[in-house]
Amino acid sequence: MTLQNTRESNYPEWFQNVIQAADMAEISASPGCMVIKPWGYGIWERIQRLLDEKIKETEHENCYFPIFIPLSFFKKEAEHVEGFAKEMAVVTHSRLVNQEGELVPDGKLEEPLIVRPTSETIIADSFSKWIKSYRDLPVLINQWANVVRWEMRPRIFLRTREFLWQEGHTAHETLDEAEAEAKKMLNVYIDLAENCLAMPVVSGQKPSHEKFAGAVNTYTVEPMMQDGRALQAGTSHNLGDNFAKSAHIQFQGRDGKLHHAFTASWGVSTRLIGGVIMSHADDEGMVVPPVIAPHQVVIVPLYKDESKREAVAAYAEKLRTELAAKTAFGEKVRVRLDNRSKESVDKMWEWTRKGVPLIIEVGPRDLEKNALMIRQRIDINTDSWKSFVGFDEFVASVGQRLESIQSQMFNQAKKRLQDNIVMTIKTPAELEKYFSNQNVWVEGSKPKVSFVRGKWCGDDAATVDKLKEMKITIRCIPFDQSGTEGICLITGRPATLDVIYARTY
RNA sequence: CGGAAUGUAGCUCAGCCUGGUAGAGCACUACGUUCGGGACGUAGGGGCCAUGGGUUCAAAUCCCGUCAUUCCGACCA
Repeated sequence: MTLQNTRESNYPEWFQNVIQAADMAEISASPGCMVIKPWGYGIWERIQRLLDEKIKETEHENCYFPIFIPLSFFKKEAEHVEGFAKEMAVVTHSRLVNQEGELVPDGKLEEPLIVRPTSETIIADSFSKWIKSYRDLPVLINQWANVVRWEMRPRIFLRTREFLWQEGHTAHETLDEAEAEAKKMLNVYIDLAENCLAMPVVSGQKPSHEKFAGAVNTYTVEPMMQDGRALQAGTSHNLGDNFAKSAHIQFQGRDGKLHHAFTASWGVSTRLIGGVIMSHADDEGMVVPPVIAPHQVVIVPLYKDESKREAVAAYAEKLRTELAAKTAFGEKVRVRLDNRSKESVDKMWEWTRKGVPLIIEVGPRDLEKNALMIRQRIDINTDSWKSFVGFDEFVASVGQRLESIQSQMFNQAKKRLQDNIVMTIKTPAELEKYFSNQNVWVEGSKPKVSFVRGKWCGDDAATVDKLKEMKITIRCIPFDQSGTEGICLITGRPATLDVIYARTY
């Protein structure tokens, strides 16, 4: 039984159905916010752990800064405040008092506090105290935190008022070093997306009108969802000396003179989980890449024959123990033996909907043959979904099987991305005609509308209105430029830049 | 925050037009039969019908306000 909505029948509702069917998260009683349930949070913990290792490998250290930022801090960087002003949660009072049965705010704060939408300003303030000399540089820190942006149209994992993320903040002696930092961390995000989430991305630089508020350059990773839309999955910014100037981050340089530092920042959020869902899930539910699966293997014992219950239980336990001693991707295999008192068939479908890569069923018959039955989630619509395998053979091959699933998932997504970057559009009229269609998923995983790689003149002012009208965006200016001549797909002027045009989440 | 629609059991919804204090299917519990598979039977638990007010002898039903959700805009990791 497939989900109530399929990708083809109603893509946005299908997305919600997957989250519900996999029991990953739900809408909270607190408006616009989500409750991340154990299976969804387990996936986030995996992403967190893997990324945290990469952040530390690149010599960054974790810190923690306050959730409240004085309002005045935002005034310091003009572009920054303009970018975030419309979506800020503002704390204005310090207590409630009972007035005729009504609780009303009281104790008005001298200066309102902002619940952080991002921490550039408060961290820059600390940097200004920490940095006195070129010998103090670079400062390379990261924090894992929650942030609040007062979104008006929330969607679980994609756009909620509060979300979890990681934000790296660094300070450097030169602009080149800040630029190198931004690019280095973008590569970390590409590595995370492709090698852990099996989610191939297009990467590049944002056009000026899509830059982070206050940045000199913004870099981005953009995976393609199954309906052909782009998802901004991670960004990395070279902030130049903009924040250093407004927060007075100054140091005495090698030349003995005072200089402003150059800063960079970079972040990914729980939105990545939304990206994983829309990259890999199918009409039966979630499909989790093994690298980030909280359980990579789930064992479901079949206890229908009471006389053999103990023997089956022992057999299942033996399997669990042996699998848990094996490794995949250089880590211990994460295996769960599901002994809950539920129908086996219900358990099997529950784990299927949650997207566990391998579900193993063991029953009395397997005992006799020293075998077991495996269900490989990614093969659910093929004949090879179910197969009988010898016990020892499976235990020996479990790591290789998981690694194979991971690469199959990546390859499938990679092929979809490559097959759906349209390169043949050469004129504004063709672009307009192409995007006159809606983004819909169609049978065979080929979206009707996806990414267009084509020319852009680079004139932001001359293009933003037209893009808005067509409900499309320039996702990025890819790093691998062809350098060929053509005409801008928006203005029709001569152009050499290659950009990615797409609809977005 | 502008436009539209919708709020009834955990989920999907019927009942509302033509007021008379709640229904179905799935899910859940128990027992039984099945079962290498999303099965079936019987019995049962669960809702002050989003919320506040109004009209009325009587409101899930009619009227007004508020809140929330979904979709379309604006905004965005």
